[in-house]
Amino acid sequence: MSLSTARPDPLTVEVEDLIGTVVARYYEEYERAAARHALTGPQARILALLTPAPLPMRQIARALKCEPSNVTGMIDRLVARGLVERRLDQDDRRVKLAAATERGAAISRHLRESLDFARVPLAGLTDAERLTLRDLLRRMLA
Amino acid sequence: MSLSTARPDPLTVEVEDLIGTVVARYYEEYERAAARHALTGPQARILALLTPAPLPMRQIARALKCEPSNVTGMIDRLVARGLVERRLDQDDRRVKLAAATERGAAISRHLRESLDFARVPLAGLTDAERLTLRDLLRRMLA
DNA sequence: TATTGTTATACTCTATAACTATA
DNA sequence: TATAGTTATAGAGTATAACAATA
Repeated sequence: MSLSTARPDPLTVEVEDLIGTVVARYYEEYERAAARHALTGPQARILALLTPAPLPMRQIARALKCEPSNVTGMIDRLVARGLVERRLDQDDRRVKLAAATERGAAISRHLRESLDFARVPLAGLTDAERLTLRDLLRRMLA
Repeated sequence: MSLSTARPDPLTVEVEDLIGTVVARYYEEYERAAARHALTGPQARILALLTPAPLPMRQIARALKCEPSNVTGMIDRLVARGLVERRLDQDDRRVKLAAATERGAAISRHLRESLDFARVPLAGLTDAERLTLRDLLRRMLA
């Protein structure tokens, strides 16, 4: 009997469902937090991506796992709201860099701070428990 | 200093990031699995919702956390593909029930079985570790 | 009157294909 | 010729507002 077709035990199913609930809550909270700043999820993700440093359109597409043609419109909308600006790359004149403006970066930082989903529930765990959780998640993602 | 504005410790930040990675991977895998059956994410979620039992349009909207007006079109597309059918509720003639067809339910079950994201990495943990993970997740979600 | 589902409309995100300007 | 970004287009999901049928 192969592993992938074996009927999972009840404990594994329960953990799977718990992870599904975590995922659903995380997404909801992220969308809600973004909406408080009149941003869509993808817009908030782009802003978070550009806050450390400007990025070529191409790399934004790769990070968002979408086609480069879609990035044009998304950046257009952020530019129209003064949250992002386009810059030319001196080394390769085909490249356009998207850079968060002061206001865009400020909103992005504020948004990140307001994302309490993980922080608040985690505060209910002891240091030792957080350490255990970290190790288990690390092994799951390895 | 209030809890919500306190700078979180490095361990909490790391666990937050790990959870973010879990969420991203889970979503990607779900979309990919749905796409293998030519379904979008919301379509797959509706089909999963209807596989145990038919549901009124209104309840589908609540489960998906979207406006009821959107459910009409999504069900239309599933009906057009023979995966869902509309039924009348005998008790309240305003209500329309969406029911998964035999084929729709079969696809939904097959899709669920192919969702290996959680099952495979979880297989690398011992029973005791899965138990610990379950308890920590339960407390986070409580 | 209130509720269920629908229609109409507009916006955002998505992929595909064709185009431009640079390399 | 290959690559970066864009435009054009079509489909899907989303919210808002107005409507018909039923309660």
